[in-house]
Amino acid sequence: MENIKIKLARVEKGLSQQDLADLVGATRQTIGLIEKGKYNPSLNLCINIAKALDRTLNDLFWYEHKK
Amino acid sequence: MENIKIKLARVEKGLSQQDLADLVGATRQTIGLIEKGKYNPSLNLCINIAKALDRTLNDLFWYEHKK
DNA sequence: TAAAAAAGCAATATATATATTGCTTTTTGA
DNA sequence: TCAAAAAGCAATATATATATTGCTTTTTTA
Repeated sequence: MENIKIKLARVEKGLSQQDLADLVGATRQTIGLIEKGKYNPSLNLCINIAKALDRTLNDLFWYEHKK
Repeated sequence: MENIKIKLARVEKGLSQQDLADLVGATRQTIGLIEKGKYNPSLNLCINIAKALDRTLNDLFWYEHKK
C-alpha cells in the first residue's frame, strides 16, 4: 500500500521527490517507489528520510499493529 | 556501533538469537550482525523484529538525532 | 491553455542485504 | 567443571534494494 505519510510530510515542506532524493542521497525513482509502497527500503535510508523531513521512524514508517 | 536496544529487548523476553530469527523469518547470523551494528537491515525486517519484541521502530532503531 | 516542472513507468546494471555452511569461542547450567 | 547451548566469525551464494537511463503522463503555473 502507498506510504501517504511520507508524501504528506514531503509536500508539507514544499519538497519535490527530487529535492528529497538529493537531501538523503538517493534517487528520485527510489523516493517515488517508497511513496508508492513498492519498496522495502533500508533502515539507513528510512532514518535519513525521517531526519530530512523532521519526523521520526514511527511517524513515517510505523503503523499501530494490533496485537 | 552496537545496537544494544535490540539485544536488551530480546534477552528481556528470554529469547536466543535463533529464537528471534525464527520468529521473524530470518537467520541467526542476520540477527547477530544487526545486534552488532554491522548491518543495514531492511525496513520490513526492522518492523518484524519490533513486533516480535513488542517494541516500536523508534524504541529499537531511533536515536534522538540532534538538529 | 500551453509550456515547464514534477511524477510515473519500465528495463537493465550494480551494490549490498540476507542465506547458507561450517567452524570456533563464549556463556550457561547441572 | 564440563557438557550443551548460545553466540561469534568468515567465506561464498543468492535475492533484492538502489542506480541509471530514457521516455510518457500528470500537475502546476504564468
